[in-house]
Amino acid sequence: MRMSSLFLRTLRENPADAEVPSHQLLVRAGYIRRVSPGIYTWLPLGLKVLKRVEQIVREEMDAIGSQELLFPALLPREPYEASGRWTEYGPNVFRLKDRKENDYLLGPTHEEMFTLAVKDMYSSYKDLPVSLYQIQIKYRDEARPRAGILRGREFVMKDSYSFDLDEAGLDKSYQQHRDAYIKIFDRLGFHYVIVQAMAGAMGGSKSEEFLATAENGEDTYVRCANCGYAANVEAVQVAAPDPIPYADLPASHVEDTPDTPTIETLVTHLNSAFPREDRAWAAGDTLKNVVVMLVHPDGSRAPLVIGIPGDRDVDEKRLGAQVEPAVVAAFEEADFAAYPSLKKGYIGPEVLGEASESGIRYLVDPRVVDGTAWVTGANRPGHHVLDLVAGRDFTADGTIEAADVRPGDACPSCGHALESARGIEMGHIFQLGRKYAEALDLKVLDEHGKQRTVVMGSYGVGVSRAVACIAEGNHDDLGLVWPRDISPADVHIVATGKDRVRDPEVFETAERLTRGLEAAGLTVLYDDREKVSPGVKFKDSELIGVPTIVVVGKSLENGVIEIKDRRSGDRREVPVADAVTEILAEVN
RNA sequence: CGGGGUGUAGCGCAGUUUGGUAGCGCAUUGCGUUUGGGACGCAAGGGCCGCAGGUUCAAAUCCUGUCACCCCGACCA
Repeated sequence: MRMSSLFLRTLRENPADAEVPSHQLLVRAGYIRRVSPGIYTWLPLGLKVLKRVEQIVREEMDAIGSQELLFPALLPREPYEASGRWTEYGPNVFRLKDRKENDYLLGPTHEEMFTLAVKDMYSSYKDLPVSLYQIQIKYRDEARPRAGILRGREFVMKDSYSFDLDEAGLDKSYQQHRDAYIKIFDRLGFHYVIVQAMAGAMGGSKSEEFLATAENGEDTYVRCANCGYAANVEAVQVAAPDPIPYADLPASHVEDTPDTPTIETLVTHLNSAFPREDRAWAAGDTLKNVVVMLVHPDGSRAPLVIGIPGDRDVDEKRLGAQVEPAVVAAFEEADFAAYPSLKKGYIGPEVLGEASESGIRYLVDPRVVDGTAWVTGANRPGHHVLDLVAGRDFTADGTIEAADVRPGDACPSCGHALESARGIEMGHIFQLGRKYAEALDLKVLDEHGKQRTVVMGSYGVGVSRAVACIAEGNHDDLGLVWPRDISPADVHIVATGKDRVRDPEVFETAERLTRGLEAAGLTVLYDDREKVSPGVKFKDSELIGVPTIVVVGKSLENGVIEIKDRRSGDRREVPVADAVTEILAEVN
């Protein structure tokens, strides 16, 4: 690549709409350009980087025997109608119509297409297992795209799917992908963690995420320094205590608690009106019953009450993950009017439960085990019930993981204190099970001639996101600093001469060097621009971020060129005659 | 969807309070000087001031409406 003709324009100033370093630098260094919110053009340098990331992913997928294919991005409605996702996916899908008013969508993910492709071509257990993948442009109409290509509405994703006859096969396919992902993310040079995750909108069971660790990441996860447990907050399982015998506990009793609609006012009142002998009342002694409205994909609405210890709040992300595909809406004043048994601020278990008169579903935090005693609402304004014992005085319809998770909470695996950190989701693997195979009727004949529903796994890597994420983790004040395996070029040669007439030796040496390195198989970005001052060329080379910069200029008088390491800033001089050899040694 | 903000040249911005012929820096073009850390001088090209309506002799500026975009939150591989 010759800079004199490369389609490139570097910017001295940051674009006004870029906040995060990766976005600022990728635009300034001429890798990408914004076209529309969350939609970017890959310019020549950026495309080189994207292709290199793709290639690493491709090699590792091929290595586990997965086969690449390519589906259209433009898809008909019917398969998504059949799987239920035409509605479940909601407003995040880009939808469009053709001239005959038929519905289409731009694929947000391709489970249906893979499932149908296998159904179309395979019908025997002998055909399984099979693993297929594509590297595709995906579309999601994000409510708020942000951070450049880190979270776009159009993005490149590798998605693959495994098809097995049974769960044992799925476990094996899952493990293969897991191993491949470790290789991919190692090669991409990420600092990452593998965390337990929710299967999310795709449905399914076992699931793990690969998160690039980043302080400004969008995903929060917890980890245990003691046993290595790590999980996305959405997927954290609360360490539930053992049930407590409650034969000797005092009976429950309703008390006057005027003007105590909040946990804070209630605790203050308890401590003045009903002081405990052993210690003061605390928020954690109360059972907070939070009511929300669930909106199901078919549009139906139903209230849900969640009982959690009063010192905690409902974490909306965790709750949302639990109730998916339903979405959580606020419980409005009008809803209270429609459900008169719910007294705002004084809701108690007595009127709750699917078996109760109200029929309102009631789920409690896993900490609310049998034998625990609580202060909670008595379903009358200004009244609470004390010593209400779970298992004796009330029984919920089940438990729900909706309370917030905090640093210091017990690790569900070993009991040690959990710590919290943030990351960016780069990969997600999960066991889909039979959801799509059933919805789309993907079956094969087994060895006994019986129809068996195929078991699927689904695995994704955010390819374009990886480019942003690598940039995010590899830059300094001057610009980008690409890892060698990702860089758009192996070497950036800077010729600092005035022009070919006045400094023929500089340009001739640089060109000879370029040809020599290219002949040796390297890709070279050669700054052959004439009448451009050295300062500009140095700044551009630092901004662009090729890991090895070779300067051909002034020092030629002494018969040497300079080799500069972009990351460390170290530079050394080598004789022109040894230059190709020395640079090859540097790069390998 | 809630809160905050911004739309003026390819990019970054001033001008809007107080209406009077569209500005600055970078980038681009030409000439000259300069060439190891984003050089300098002179000259030049480039604008539907987001859009629509209104007020006015006169609107980037005032009024009404509308659209778009950015940031925080909500939501989301």
